Formats: sequence, C-alpha cells, structure tokens
Amino acid sequence: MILQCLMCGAVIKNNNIVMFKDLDPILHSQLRLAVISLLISVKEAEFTFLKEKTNATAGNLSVQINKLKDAGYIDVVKQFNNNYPQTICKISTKGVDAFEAYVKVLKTYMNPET
Amino acid sequence: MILQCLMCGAVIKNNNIVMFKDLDPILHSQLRLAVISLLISVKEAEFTFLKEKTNATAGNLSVQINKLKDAGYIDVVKQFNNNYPQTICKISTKGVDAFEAYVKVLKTYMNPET
DNA sequence: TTAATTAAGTTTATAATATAAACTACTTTA
DNA sequence: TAAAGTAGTTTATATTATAAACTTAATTAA
Repeated sequence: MILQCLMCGAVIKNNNIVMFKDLDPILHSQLRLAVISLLISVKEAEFTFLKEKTNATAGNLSVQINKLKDAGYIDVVKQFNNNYPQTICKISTKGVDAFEAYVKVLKTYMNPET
Repeated sequence: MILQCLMCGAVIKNNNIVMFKDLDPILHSQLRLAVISLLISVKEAEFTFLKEKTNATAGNLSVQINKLKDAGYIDVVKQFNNNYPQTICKISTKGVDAFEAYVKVLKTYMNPET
C-alpha cells in the first residue's frame, strides 16, 4: 500500500517513509537532461544549436526532442529558414517545473545526510 | 576527433569544448545511485537494509549490487547470520571517487549558467 | 545540367538497461 | 511434516538509448 501525506507530500510505502523518491524518467536521461539544461538558460534554441552543444547525433537528438515534446516539457516549432527546415525548441512552464522537481529529488540522492 | 586538455581535463570534440561530460552509466541509474548514496553515509549495509531503504524488489537489488561490485564500486561479503544467508555491502575507494565525480558532472547539468 | 555534396532533419534497427516474476535453497513455525 | 517465511539469484520481458540508414530539398562543382 502506498500513501502520501497531503501536507508535505511525503510518500509512505510498506509503512515506512520513502527516502528516495522516483526520478522523473523523462529527465533522467543524459541527452534529454542536457537539452533541458540548455533550454533553461537560453529559453529558445534551434535543433542545430542543441546538436552542437550536446554533441549528439541528429537521430538521437530528434528522438529525444520528440519525447520532451510528447511529455509537454518543451514546445517545438518547425519552420523554414533560408529554404532549409528549422526546428525551434522552447521550454514550457511544465518543463521548468519538472526540471526543478527533478533537481530537488536528485539532490536527496546526492546529499543523503542533510 | 576527441582531445583532452592535459592540464584541466576539458574534453574537446569536433573542435569545440564539450559542455556536458558523460554521466557515469554505472551510477546514472536510480537504484544504483540510491544504493551508493546509502553506502556513502553508512559505510556498510546488509542486503535487507538496502532493500528496505530503497523499496526495491530483491531481484532488482541483487542485479544492481552485482553491477556495482563488477565495477569495483563496492565490496560484497556473503556470509551466514543465524543460519540465514547474509550479504554485506561496503563502498570502495573507487566507489567514493566515482560518486564524487558523478555528482560533479551532474551539477554542470543542473546549473548551466554557473 | 547533372552529378556530387551539404543541410536538416526522421525513421528504423539494435544494443543496453531496468525491472519484476519466477525460482532456489534453506529455516522456522503450526 | 506441511506450510510459511527468509534471503537471496536467475531468467524473461519491457523499456531506453543510441547510431545507422534513410529522406527531402538545396547548393556547389564538373
């Protein structure tokens, strides 16, 4: 049985407080985390910019951008620029919230004594 | 072509400095990270203790403990206690180093502007 | 002017991972 | 002595990450 405190959000499994909350699987991925990390600071970025900064292959980046979009963490606009296709990514409010929550949870894994 | 600065360790791929270093795949796993996190603070722990604190299934925990052991991040001693099998885990120096390096790299994903 | 190269991606295939279910071996209790 | 519990391991499967192969259109070279 899993319970959650309505006041503080603490999760109780098998009658003991869970000390390691789940890490959002959408963000717990090297490339997706790098992309979100960039989008947090630049607010808007082209596919090619993300590809260069992350050193990812285009295929991998394409897949991960779609996952972030499907999760509602980023908004994606596809347009043409100088006759070439251009994909622009922008983090959403939901994405910012998810990132902040992820970092919060992650810190509990990194600093168990505090 | 991949280069690395002998002074500061910076990695250069395709002639540009890599801003996101690879996250150690051994530690970039929810359960293994939780286990290491616990072992950092308690220094030594039984299988059952780790199982209770992480809320993992025994099977999953068994697999992940073996991966940490194979990587040399923990030392595992199997013995008997009151007629029952007992598995004791202890983090190694290599494990501590790997954890510290992982946290360091991870922070660059979480704080891109700094 | 057509053949090769580059740009900006997407789709598909595969290798690696995480996870739980099923199983093992032994012990204790009813 | 049968059932239930302890402490795990092994195996099977579902999910993920990733790169290779492909697409479509534009540019440059022959």
